[in-house]
Amino acid sequence: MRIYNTLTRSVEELEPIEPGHVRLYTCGPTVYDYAHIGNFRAYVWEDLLRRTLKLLGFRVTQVMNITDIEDKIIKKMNDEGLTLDQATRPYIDAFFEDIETLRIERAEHYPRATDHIEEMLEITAALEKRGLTYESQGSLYFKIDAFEGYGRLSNLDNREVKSGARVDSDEYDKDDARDFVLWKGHREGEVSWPSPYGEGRPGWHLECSAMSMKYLGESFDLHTGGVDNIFPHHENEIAQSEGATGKPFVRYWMHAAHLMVDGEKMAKSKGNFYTLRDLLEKGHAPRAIRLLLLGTYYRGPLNFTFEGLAKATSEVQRLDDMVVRLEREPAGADGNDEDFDSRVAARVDEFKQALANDLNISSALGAVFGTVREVHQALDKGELPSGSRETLAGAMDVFHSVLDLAADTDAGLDAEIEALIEQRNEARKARNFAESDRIRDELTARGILLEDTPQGTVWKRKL
RNA sequence: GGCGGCGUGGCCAAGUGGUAAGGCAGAGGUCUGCAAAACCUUUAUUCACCGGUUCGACUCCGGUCGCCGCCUCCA
Repeated sequence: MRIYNTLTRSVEELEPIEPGHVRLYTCGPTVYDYAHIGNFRAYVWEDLLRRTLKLLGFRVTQVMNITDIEDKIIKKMNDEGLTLDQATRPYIDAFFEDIETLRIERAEHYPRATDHIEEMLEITAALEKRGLTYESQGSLYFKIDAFEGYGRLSNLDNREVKSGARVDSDEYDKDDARDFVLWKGHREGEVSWPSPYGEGRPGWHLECSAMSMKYLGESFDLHTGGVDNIFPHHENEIAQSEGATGKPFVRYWMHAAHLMVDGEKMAKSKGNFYTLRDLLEKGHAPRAIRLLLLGTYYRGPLNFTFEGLAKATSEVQRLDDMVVRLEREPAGADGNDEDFDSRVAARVDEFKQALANDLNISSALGAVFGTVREVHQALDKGELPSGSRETLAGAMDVFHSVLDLAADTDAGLDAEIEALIEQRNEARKARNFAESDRIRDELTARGILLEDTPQGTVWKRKL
């Protein structure tokens, strides 16, 4: 498995600390609102990463944090008079519903920041002991000058950061504008926890250090997030973690580029802001949304358009149609078409190789659609013997172990719709095509598409 | 200004020293009562631009232009 490591700015072979076992930390949601499709681009990509690692034989232990204490949450509590739990629970629940909708595989751990205040304070204590902090007006800060190597991830050494040039937007007192807050002193009307520095709450970066190290160890393999997290979030995590333990924190960092909408940054003010729920309400299929978010190389921007979503819908439909065709054209012969089998085997290999090369999903999808074509060609020429169908089923299992785009098994048609199809076939037999077309149109309007094949009329649900 | 990423057909998008995958959309054909699906044919002498290295570059090097992101709490 080769991956692009932000830390070294090059593609490297992934070599976990414990051979064969990847410990993965993925930055998760801040639960003050519904996650938007840009967030899901990152989560779907992380799902691709996780599933690819497993396909390639790695065991994966993944942690995704839930940030349930943060400025925007506090604002929501105060604006709407809610408790912390009332403010965050609906969005935590929505998040889990949404990842299920998108078929994002569950991580092993979803720790919440507010459940790990103790672990965070252990880190600040360690940092204090090493002289990397200072207190000011009830808040604790990380002293960047005292930590050697700050800025490695984001190339900050080469930046022109002018100390003190920027007014501190948080209105907390810092010695140096670049220093960041570990623990925020209590302010009127804010939730707080006791600490050696007085009542207060954790700074944003601290939770990820505390929770990643608790579940994955002081040194672990892989940490991911959106590119916007490189600085300051991940840079500060490194400083806090390594400052506290004296050990290397994370070996590989991966970052996904942003999603854009119609070529522009998605923003509520531009009216191009979508949550997953918005798209579902417009009638778009979850699998199509998943494929759209999955289908672009993660290091490049993903331009979300409804045209692109329509394309993804067609592609999912093409995958479904192949399955339907195989069902209605049963194998008439035993044995194998060895030529077919070897071509499919080559596609599976191509699929794995592509993903192993820094998650080259476009190339991997090329292998999948190439397989679909092989199948149709084989069926057109004659039949596909049962042994080769098993070969194909195995290949599709490999593809879907990562893509997870197979149709749910359908419970079957309502009796009423079944009756309509029967009526239509009666009309067709009587060559009453006006009537048969009317019934077909009616079913189309209800989302049922019909196809008349040599094996009879088959139907499918419109995606 | 600094840092990072990206620029390939109508659109999305692989490839990467040896002559451009795949998908979507379009056109024509086969099949069909008509459709749909599927298959076949067809759409880049060309990979932002300009130089250089090379027998040969989209691919390496240098430069230019353009787009996007980050530069203190946005995935």
